Amino acid sequence: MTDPWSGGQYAGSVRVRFAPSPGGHLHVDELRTALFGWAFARHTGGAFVLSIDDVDGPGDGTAEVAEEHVAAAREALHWLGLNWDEGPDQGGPYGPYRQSERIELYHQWAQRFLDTGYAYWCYCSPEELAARHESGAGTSDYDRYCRTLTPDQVQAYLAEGRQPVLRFRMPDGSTTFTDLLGGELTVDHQAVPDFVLMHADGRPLHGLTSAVDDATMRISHVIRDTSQLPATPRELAVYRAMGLPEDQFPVFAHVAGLVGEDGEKLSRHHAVTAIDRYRRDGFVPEALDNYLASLGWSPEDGRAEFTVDDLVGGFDLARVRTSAAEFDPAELETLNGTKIRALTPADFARRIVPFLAQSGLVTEPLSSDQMWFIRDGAPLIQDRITRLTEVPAQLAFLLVPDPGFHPQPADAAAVLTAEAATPLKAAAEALAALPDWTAEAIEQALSAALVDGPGPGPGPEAARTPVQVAVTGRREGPPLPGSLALLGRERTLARLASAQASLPS
RNA sequence: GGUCCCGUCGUCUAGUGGCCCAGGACGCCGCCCUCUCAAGGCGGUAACGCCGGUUCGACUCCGGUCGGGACUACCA
Repeated sequence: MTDPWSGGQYAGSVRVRFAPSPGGHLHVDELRTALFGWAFARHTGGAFVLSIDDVDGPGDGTAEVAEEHVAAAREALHWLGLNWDEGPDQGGPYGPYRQSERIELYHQWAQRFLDTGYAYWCYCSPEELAARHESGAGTSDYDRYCRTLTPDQVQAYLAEGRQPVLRFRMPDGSTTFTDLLGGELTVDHQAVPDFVLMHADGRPLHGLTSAVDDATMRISHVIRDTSQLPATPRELAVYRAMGLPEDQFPVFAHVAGLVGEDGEKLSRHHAVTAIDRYRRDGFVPEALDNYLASLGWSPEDGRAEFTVDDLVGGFDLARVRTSAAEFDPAELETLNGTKIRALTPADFARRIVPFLAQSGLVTEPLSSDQMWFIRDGAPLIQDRITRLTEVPAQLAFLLVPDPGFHPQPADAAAVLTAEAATPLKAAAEALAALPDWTAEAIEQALSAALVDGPGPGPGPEAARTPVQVAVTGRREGPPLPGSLALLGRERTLARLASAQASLPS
């Protein structure tokens, strides 16, 4: 336990920060990165820190946008069970955790960098920059034009009324660092431009804020998407400029992103990205946690199915793969069915209620009849669905008030034909005569009536389907005897009668 | 263009020089079970990108090559 991958050397002092990208809803790939960071923090007994990047985001940095941002992060993280120890809600020793409340801090460091020569003002206009890029020899980096301005030149620019931005003076040389996932890396500073720290109006940029936040929040492990890897040298340079001792630098672990079917990084144009969609679509968080983690990490015993506890218990950065993985909706779907089946019956019954309410089959608070139907009906279907959204269709026959009950037109047309008269009649007679209304008795009565009944004797399957459609309204569904037992004799016979009456002659 | 990263079945992965003519899972195909639809059980399909090198031995190490991706902002 002394290698950095398992976090052993940081035991108890691991601190991982998650800063969701601004813009409202979270994406599955950033949630996966969060999941890894969270698992690492939990595995090592460290802290998981939530911070909000609400400075200068796409939404113009308005207060409402920032609040939406916080709410979206909170909701998604809660749903997946990723709890955090410090954040905008509960605060913590290194707060505040909203960048908009840390402006003062960024300004202090900006000033310090100016004083120590690590930063300088740049008066170039965007147009001038663009023009020089055009004529320049291929390089798109900033040409460091304003590094060596004379006082006279500065005076002249100021007299013109130019508003300067603050740039970081990238030192000469190169940076070598070890990425926990990618291994040792050396980047020549030639390839790292003098990036902008602060807008002319004082708004800090990510190059400043992320380094300052990680350093001042005493983050030990920066676990983030690999797209951030090229930014690492400049962050290390900022730490040095801040005077942070090397042994207090966070270590980096860049996890490869998720890609879509087209092999490209998951982004807004992929249908599968937004996390809130999955809850609405009947996925359980256990499935998302498991599936997302399995994209890159695997437990030592190799199982594809595991719980978050397994994840926390066995998590090790050394077991995280470094190549990008494709997000496969089909596999998530299968896993979701598995996780649903693993739920206790009571838990399952509880979780399907919102979906029944959503479809209008029940309204909360539930009546005692409804509770009874849900509790007893749930086990009938728990094994046969893959998403919670399938529940309403499966249980509708029980929950719909009788006057509103009608078989599905398509199924009725296919099955409730003139030939159905015989089996329907036979079933109704057998069921009416039953002494005990239990699933077993119903099963026996049905078999006897439909196989040995009068008439030319259609096969048991062909005879049973009309009964199924007449009573449950659909050709597919939970086992018939159990369904009828729950429905009750009265309602069953009434539906049989009404189906017989509606048959074409 | 430049800098960097990645490369095992269709997909997710196991594999850290012999245990691998490569194991598991999803998908797909077939069979069994069966009152529908599922679930479950059994079996099958299918991969180390390519070329060299190191070695008695390479999926594992090295070099090259090809392919994919990221970054390259006064966005975060």
